Amino acid sequence: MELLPSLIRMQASCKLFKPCALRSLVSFKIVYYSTIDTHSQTLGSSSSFPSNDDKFVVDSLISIFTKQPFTPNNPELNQLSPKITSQVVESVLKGLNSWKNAQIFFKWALNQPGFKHNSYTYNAMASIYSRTQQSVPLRVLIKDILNSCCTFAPGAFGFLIRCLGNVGLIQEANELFDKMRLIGLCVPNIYSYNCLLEAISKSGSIDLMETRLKEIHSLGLQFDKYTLTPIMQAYCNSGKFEEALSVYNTMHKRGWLDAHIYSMLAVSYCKWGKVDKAFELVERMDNLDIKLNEKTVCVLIHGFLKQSHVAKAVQLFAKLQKAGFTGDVSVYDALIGGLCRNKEIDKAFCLYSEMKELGIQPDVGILTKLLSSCSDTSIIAKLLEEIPEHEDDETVLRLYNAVLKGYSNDGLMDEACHLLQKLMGTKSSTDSLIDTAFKVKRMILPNTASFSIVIDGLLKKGMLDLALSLFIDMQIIACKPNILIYNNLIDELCKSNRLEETFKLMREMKESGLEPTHFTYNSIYGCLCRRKDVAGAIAILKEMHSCGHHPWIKYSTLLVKELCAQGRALEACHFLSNMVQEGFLPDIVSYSAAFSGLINIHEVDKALHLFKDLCSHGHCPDLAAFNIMINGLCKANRLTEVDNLLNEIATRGLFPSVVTYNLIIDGLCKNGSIDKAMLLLSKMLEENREPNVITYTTLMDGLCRAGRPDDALLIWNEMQRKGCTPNRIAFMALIHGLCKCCKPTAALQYLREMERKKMEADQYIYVALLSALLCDLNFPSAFEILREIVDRGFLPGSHDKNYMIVRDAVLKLSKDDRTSSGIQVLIEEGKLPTC
DNA sequence: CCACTATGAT
Repeated sequence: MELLPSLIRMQASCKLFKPCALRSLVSFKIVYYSTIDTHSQTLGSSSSFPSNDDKFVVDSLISIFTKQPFTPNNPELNQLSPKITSQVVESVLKGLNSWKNAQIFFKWALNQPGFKHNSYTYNAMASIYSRTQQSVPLRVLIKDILNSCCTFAPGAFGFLIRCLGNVGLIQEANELFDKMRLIGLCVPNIYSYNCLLEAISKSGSIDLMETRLKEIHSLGLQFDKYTLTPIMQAYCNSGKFEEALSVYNTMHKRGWLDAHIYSMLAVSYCKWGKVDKAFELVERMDNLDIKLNEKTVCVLIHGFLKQSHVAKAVQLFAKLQKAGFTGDVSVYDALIGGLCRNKEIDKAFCLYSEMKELGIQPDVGILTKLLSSCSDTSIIAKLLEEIPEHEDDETVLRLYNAVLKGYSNDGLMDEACHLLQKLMGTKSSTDSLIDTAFKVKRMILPNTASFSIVIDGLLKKGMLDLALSLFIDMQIIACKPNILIYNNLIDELCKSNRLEETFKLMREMKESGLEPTHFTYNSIYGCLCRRKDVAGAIAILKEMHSCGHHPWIKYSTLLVKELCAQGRALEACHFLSNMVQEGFLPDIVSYSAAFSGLINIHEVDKALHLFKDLCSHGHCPDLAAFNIMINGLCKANRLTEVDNLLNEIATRGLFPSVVTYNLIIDGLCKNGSIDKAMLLLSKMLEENREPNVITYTTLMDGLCRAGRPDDALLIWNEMQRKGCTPNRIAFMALIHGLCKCCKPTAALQYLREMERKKMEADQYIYVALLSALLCDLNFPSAFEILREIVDRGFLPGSHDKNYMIVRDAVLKLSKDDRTSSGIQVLIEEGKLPTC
């Protein structure tokens, strides 16, 4: 793979350009990018100035061979026959209008006594076949060449090879190349090789190219720019990024870069999705005053748009307009399409006006794009005026549908319905803008697509019943609903929990010959799962199984979670085993939800049993499943068993995640093993498992529980130092922890910090602070908190367990000189109930 | 149409 670039580098670093090589390079420059026609003038002509006599012969022959039908025994031919030379034959071939006539003349000339084709006449014929893509006669021609023992100059031979490459006869070109050399009919030079490489690059055969390149090297021929160009092209085409760049760099070093190479690389960057690089290259070309050709510009613009870099495409277009480039309809179509997709309607309309000013007629495609992204009726009316009178019904309906799409996309469903009803003829004309817009146009019955657009629009806005009535309307005018319409209606009915209508629609769907899809079934399955209708879910699973559709994991999981949320984890497990009976093996994710449910109802052993059962039946638990089990064991204080699971995680090639660590740290904290928990924190740091807010919060809570508020504060600072911002829960855990440790003053500071950050603490935090401050005999602060409790509406009712705490506080504060008057005011304002 | 797992308090 690396061989080719290294070879190229090797040669590139050698001393290049003997004087003669330089001369030939200059001449290549002239011919290489010219078309085959001009090429033949450079390399394929034996003499530039035919004599007057020759001119007469040429004209006569052209006229004879152009006349239809051609008669071989034309007496004129006998007179001309002795006068033909290779120059004459060449000129006649170029003057004949069809390859067939040229072929007839070519064969006639061959049979004339004393005449022999040479490399120039062969090339002239080959060029005609090549231009007209006649590969079969071209193949015959090269056989003739080999049999004729006609010698070819290296340049002429290169030309012939290019003719073959042009019609895709790569293998033939390769074989001819070797045979000619072997027989001694040609001694190829670097130009001949360049032509061969160019042909090979078209076939994309990197291997073949490599072989030829080694051959060039071993013959001692020097590479030039035109050797590397096809090589780079081939690399670009086959997506060999590194290699292409390596060739590019070599060419850069040698100063061989030109517009063609730049364009090739820009287009390739575009294909490789590196739009920025492509754009950079275009800018570099701009600075170097190298012009891109129009075709390249179009390719780049289309490429940018395909990668949805609309802005860059527009920018490129503007840049090139300045350079005098005017786009055609297809460029405008692409740009307008991109802008519409990007919802940049104003810019799209700018381009639209621009093209009209330039006299480029917008086509139906452009109108469709603009209409589908526009909902301004007066603009729509203007656009519709563009429709030519003779346009067929199908096209006009496509444009009407685009209008419907535009309205629907912008949620203007009144307008969309109004237009649709007008098309159906169920709405008589009034004076609305829509009517004006469509007055001049023919009335065409809407089709399925029209209804599909409007029904979808209605569904997106939650107007299900209107959508359903349109669905009936369409059937009245004998318009057949398609699967998409059925599915979307069914999905929306399911989301609204309207199951009876759903089933009715599905029946109709089947009767009309449309098979429900996995989407249809899963809409219904999802609805049943949301309803926790286990029996219904199983019934639909049965039906799905019979027609080969699979239930979506998210819905099975949803049902399990919903049941578990109500403590019905055992039923959830039952459902999962029912699924198995129906032939669907639930995913580990659904099982995990069930484990979690079992653990929540303290059925850790059942969960553990099911977990091990699954493992032994080939199910592969993921890390989340392990975490759930670890959580269960931790909460049940069975920490020794956690170790077993950790070992199993390792055996399965998994790695404990932050979640795993957090769970175990929490388990250790709640178990009173705070020091072990702290050790785990250091282990996380060692293993580069970044601790998060939850890790730190868990530890702060644990330290406060262990009566170590100062250590908790150290952790708090450590967390912030690590750039981990505390959330509401972290603040509350710290404040509450400090209160429990009788540090209300410190706790109060953090409450204030929290308030500054616009985070609201729960009621219990205020209550905890209130009692801690009272305990600390800090009555003024306690009063402040009490007032906040009142202001925030956190005053507990008489059945609240905090009621006694607050009542007690009010009593104490009203007896203290510093706060009694404040309490009095609160009571007078009616904010505190008298006790 | 890839979902399941971890922190405070109640």
